[in-house]
Amino acid sequence: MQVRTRFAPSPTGFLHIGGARTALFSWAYAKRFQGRFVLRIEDTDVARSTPEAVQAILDGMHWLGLDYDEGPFYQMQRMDQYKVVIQNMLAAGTAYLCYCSKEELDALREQQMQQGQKPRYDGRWRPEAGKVLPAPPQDVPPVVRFKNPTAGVVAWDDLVKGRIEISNTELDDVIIARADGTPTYNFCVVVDDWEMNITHVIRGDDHVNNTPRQINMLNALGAKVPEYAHLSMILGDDGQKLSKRHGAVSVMQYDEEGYLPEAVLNYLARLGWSHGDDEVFDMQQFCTWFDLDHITPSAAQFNTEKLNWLNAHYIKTCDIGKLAQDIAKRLAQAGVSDAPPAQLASALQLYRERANNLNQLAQDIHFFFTLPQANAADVEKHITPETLPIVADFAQKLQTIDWTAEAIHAVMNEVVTTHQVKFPKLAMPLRVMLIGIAQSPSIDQVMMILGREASIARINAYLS
RNA sequence: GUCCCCAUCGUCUAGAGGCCUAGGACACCUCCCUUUCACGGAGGCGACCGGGGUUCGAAUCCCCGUGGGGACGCCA
Repeated sequence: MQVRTRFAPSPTGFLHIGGARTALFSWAYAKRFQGRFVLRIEDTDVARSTPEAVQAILDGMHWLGLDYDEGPFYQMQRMDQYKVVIQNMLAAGTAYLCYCSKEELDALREQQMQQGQKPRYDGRWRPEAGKVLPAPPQDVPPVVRFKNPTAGVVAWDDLVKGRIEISNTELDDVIIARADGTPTYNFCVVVDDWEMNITHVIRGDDHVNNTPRQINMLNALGAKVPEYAHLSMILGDDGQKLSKRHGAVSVMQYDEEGYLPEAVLNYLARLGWSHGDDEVFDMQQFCTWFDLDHITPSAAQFNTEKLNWLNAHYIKTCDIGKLAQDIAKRLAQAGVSDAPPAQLASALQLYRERANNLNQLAQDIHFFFTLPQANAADVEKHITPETLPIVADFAQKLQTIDWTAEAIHAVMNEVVTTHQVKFPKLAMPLRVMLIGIAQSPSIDQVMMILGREASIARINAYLS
C-alpha cells in the first residue's frame, strides 16, 4: 500500500515554526516510503480564512523547499462532496438535525461548567428509539450533528504517543454542518482524509481530542481509519507556549533574519525527532532516515542558539554561488547594489567562516564596497603617533609589490622588523583604517581582496 | 471542573531490563592555535521529578503522588 500523507493548514495566518515542522515530517515520511504528500487548505472558516494567508503558507513551504505531490486542494471548493456525504448520513441515520440555538447551547455549557461537569451537548434533538422529539421551531435553522456511539471505547495506536483509549461516554454529538449549511472542520477532515486515501495523519498534538470523534465518523461511513501520529508542541525559547501574541513568527521571518532554509530545516528535523547522535544532515539524508518511532512524545523548547550554530555550519558549507546571490540581495537592501561579483565571492570566501547569520555576513563585508565609518574608540586606541609612521612606511612600499596576500604579508613583516615592533602595531591600525574596526580576518587577505588602490587610498586618508 | 497527554544535563536529545560510574549536540568555562575578532582543536561543568512496587538486576515495566501541557466552539 502506498503511503499518503498530508499537510492541512488553515489559512488564518502565516506558516509558523510548528506548522513548518508538521509539514516537514509529513513531507519526509512520504518521501521516505516513496509515497505521496498532499497539501490541503482547510478554509472552511470563511470568517477567518484569507487569500493572503494561503499565499503566506505557500511562500513558507516554497522557501523551505517542501514540495507537494498533490494539491493544493481547497475545502471550500469541495462543498458538493461534503453535502452529498451529509445527506447520506442523514438518510442512514448516522447524523441528525439539531434545532438548538447558540444561546441555548451557551446556557447549557455554562450551567455544566458551574456544576463541575465537562461541557457537552446533551442530545436533546438526538433521535432515539422510542424517544419523542420536540416539534422543530420555525425560527431556528438547524445544524447537523453526528450521532456518536454512546457506549464502548474508541481506541487507536498513536504512532508517537502509543495506545490511546477514550470512552464514548466522554464524547458528544459534534456539529458537522453549520446552520448555513457549510460543513465544519471535524467533518471535512474525515471526508477528505477518506477520499484522498490518506494513510498517515501526522498533525499537531492539539488534535488528539478530535481523533476519537473522527474515527467514529470514519467508522460510520465505512471508511478505513488511517494511522495517526500526534506531534507535541514546540515551546518558545523561554519555555512559554508560542502564540500570535508571544513568539510565534512566520518561517519567512527567518529568511529576513538571516537564516538559511537548510539550517531551519535541519534544526526542525532534530526538534522532537532523532537519529542516534546525528545532528547535522541534509534533507536528502533525512528522508532516508525519518521514521515515526523516534519522535519524542514530549514538548520541545525552541533553542535559537542551536539554530545559530547550524546556520553557521550551512553558511560555511553551502554553494558559494547561492550564497553570493543571497548576500547581494542583502547588500542591495543596505545600499550596495554594485558589488563586483568576483570581489564579492572572494570576500564571502574569507568571511563566511566566521559568520552565523546572513545579515551579519552582509554587514561584515559591507566595507569592501563602500567607505566604512570608523569606530572612534578603535581609532583612538590604534592610530597613534607611535603607529602612524609605521603605517606610512608600509603604505609607501605597497605601490610596487605584487598584489597577493603573501607579498603583502612579507612587506608587513619587513616593516615591522625595521621598526622593531610587534606585528599588531602595524596590523591593528591598518584594520581600523581599512575596515573601520579592529576585528577582521588576516589583514593581508583583506587587503588583497580590497584591492591596491582602495587600500592605499584608505590609508592615505589617515596620513594626510 | 472533566477528559487526554507528557516528565533524562540550562536547552535539543541517545537510551526498548544488565552494554549506564547515563552517551552526543547547543550554550557555558579552561587551555591550545593566533595578527585582533572569529573559526577550529583538546578538555571541563552538568541530568534519569518524588514515593512505592515487579525483578537477581530499573533511566527503562506497573501503581500512586507532584509538576507541566493540551482539549472541552455553528475555530481549525
